[in-house]
Amino acid sequence: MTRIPAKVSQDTREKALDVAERLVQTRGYNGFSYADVAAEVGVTKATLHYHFAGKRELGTALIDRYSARFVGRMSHIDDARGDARQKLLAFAGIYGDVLREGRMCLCGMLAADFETLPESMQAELLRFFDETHAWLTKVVAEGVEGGDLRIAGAPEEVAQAILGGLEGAMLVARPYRDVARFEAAARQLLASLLAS
Amino acid sequence: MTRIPAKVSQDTREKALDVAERLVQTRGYNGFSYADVAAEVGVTKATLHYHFAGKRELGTALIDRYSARFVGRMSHIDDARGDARQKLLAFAGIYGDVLREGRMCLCGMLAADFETLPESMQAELLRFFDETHAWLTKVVAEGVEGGDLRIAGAPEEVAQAILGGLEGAMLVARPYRDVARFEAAARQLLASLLAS
DNA sequence: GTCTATAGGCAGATAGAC
DNA sequence: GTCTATCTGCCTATAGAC
Repeated sequence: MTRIPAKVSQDTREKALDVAERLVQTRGYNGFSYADVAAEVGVTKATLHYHFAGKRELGTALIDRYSARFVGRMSHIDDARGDARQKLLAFAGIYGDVLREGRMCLCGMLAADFETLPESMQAELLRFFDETHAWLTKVVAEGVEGGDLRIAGAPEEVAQAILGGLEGAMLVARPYRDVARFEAAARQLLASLLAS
Repeated sequence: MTRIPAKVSQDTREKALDVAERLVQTRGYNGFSYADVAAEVGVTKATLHYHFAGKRELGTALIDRYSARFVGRMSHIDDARGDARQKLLAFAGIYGDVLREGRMCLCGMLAADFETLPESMQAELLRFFDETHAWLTKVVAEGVEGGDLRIAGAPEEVAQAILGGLEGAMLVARPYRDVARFEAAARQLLASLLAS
């Protein structure tokens, strides 16, 4: 039986993804280079090309992993089985945690860079937003049916406003390095979109 | 008396600003080059360097002009003297118009690139958001005092939610090339933040 | 898996002629 | 004001040794 080593030392691939993820979230897709990632991981650029054919492949792997994690967090929120309002607050909390690290949402950042992204990344990005929007729509709709929430329009539209509202609140709060600014906006957003 | 030529042909400086503005709004600050601008204007890179010492100076000039225009539009909305709700709808309309051209708000885009910007651009960017936020706060506060609006928190926080909400709705709608997505989110946002 | 070495191109920027 | 020519450095990517 193969000894699986304890997760003491990440392999290079995973380390590279961690570094690249942070660089995209703070500097954007066009604001970092293979050399930046390699240097910080402690390998050469050639080594990076062994793990990822090119920057495009690194980028798609980044969205893949981030997407999977996000879906995992949304499932986790579902499992906790609070009411709709609690679920949406927990969802907003994810964004707050990201911002606390001085980062933008990976996919919000890539949305800004959209026009410059390789096609494969564009397609994955849209899938991320589709999934997130679908989850939000579901939570809002359930909240309305269960009587937890009262909304003024279609659940799809409210979901759109929540998703955009949180991304934008991050976008504007980050330059000020002011998480409170984000939290105030998020609170306003949820409290008023969702009457009870 | 000097003959001022009719505005038939913009000078190179103004043309360059127009091109660079569109490139920043669609590709981000790190997604275009001096060569891109020069080629589209129809001059060489050296000529561009005559008008702007460097990319930093081009960038600050961009924010200057955009800021001044934005302030002008806000004043114009003030002059029209509708009630607070009409003013905020007109404000949201500005963003819709920008998105209709396939562009992101210049300063929203630069907010994403914030960490990679020269200090002079960072400072000007914060000033833009400060001014815009101040105007929104004023309009919301007046609306509340005049009885046009009912809000759930401080005008500053509602203003923050509106600003972030509109920027984020643009950010997410643009990859889909779907202005309706933006408009639905904006409508939700304003309708629910501002009860009457 | 990781390295050295290097290709080939594009970045922002400058000197100096016209 | 605009040009040609050029510099220096960084970019992504590849070949080939270990």
